[in-house]
Amino acid sequence: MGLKLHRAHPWDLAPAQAMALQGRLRTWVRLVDELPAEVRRVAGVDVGFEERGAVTRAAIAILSFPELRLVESAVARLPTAFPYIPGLLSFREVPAILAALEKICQPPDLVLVDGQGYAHPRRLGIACHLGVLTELPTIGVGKTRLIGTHPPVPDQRGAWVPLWDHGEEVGAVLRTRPGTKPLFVSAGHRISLPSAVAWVLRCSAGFRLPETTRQAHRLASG
DNA sequence: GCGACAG
DNA sequence: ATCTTGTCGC
Repeated sequence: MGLKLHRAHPWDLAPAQAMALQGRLRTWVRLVDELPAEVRRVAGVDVGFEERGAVTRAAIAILSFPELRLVESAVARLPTAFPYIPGLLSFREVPAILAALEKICQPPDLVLVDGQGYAHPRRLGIACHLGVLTELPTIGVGKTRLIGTHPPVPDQRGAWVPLWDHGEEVGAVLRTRPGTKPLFVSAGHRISLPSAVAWVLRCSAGFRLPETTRQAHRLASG
């Protein structure tokens, strides 16, 4: 009670159909800043698996901002209904994420998603997909690269370089902590890339991954 | 045809 | 993602 789905579509699709749907959903993505004037609740979503992959387990952790203290959380378990195919990750994980979001009392002002946003072959990574369906501002935070090339990232917290794909700046490779691998940040929905980078840094506190992601991962896995 | 390939 | 112990380094 609290989440309003602004768009719905079938999930039982074949890979080719899913790819076609991504082409239609991408037209609804807005990469401009539309965050509330006061951001007080930032969320992290992550997915894990049980029963050797037969069950998908999604978790959402909502933290207060700027304190970054856990204020609400939810977990949802659904039968896994789509295989892992690079480029189609959202069709495997979003159904469970929506189920977890529906259990939340008060929707967050911003959501950090595990995986890419705009930095996707068809510009519709899981963060964009989730954002378009819920109309929540979202950011894609990937631990590894899906597409694109980039120059070396200076080994200092806050340093970042653009991620390029076919002559387009699709994301940023950000160092949240020196001596560790950088993160792949890209806009999901209702936010710009510069803002996305700034928010990932604001949601981080001494570790490579943002606190939102760490909390969500703790709930989705172990 | 040969690699690359979010989680 | 998941299957899994110890081990190298700050």
